[in-house]
Amino acid sequence: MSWLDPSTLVTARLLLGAVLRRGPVAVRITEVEAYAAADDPASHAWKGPTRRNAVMFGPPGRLYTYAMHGHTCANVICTPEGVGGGVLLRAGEVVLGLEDARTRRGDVADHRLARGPGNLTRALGITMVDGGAELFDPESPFSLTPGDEEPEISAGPRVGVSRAADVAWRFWITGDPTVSAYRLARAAARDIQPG
DNA sequence: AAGCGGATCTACT
DNA sequence: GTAGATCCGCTTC
Repeated sequence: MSWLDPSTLVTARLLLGAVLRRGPVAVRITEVEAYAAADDPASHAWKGPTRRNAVMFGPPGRLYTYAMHGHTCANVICTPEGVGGGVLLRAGEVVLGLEDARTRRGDVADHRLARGPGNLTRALGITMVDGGAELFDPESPFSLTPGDEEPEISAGPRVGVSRAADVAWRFWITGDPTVSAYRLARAAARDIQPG
């Protein structure tokens, strides 16, 4: 079984410093966001199960992938079967398979290889095909191992969401250079403009 | 069958 | 700092 906690808020903190591996490339997770179920209007699980978010309502220990703005983003599912929710992987530090990651990402600085949800999946080679993949099965190309020591954690509002932008459900390792920059959702920024 | 918005990224100013 | 590209899935006709 996995070491994940059924609460996405708890698991979000547990994932900081943990290492996600897919084949030759591994990433030390430095930034995540928690997404809940029915009470979280920013979550894909908010309106109940659909074909797209079915994995969120499945058993824990799986990877939920979704396509957005031409990119693939990945969540770790830790909630019990039947309950929606997940933890979005926003950024990490490539600790294994640097050459493969550089090939996939092109000519960028190392600290940017897995900076941002879309970039993280690209560095690891995660696509929509990996949706539902097992994270704790020896047969799976994925593995997820806890960090050795507990890092110093900061919290703040989630990036790019237009609803529930006030809750501090984004967590990152304090001072880590691979953490992405905060941005308000364009839709939310639009609402603030006068006229 | 078509429209639209979104948990984004990059380049350019 | 800001605008454009980009594309899947949900909503609506």
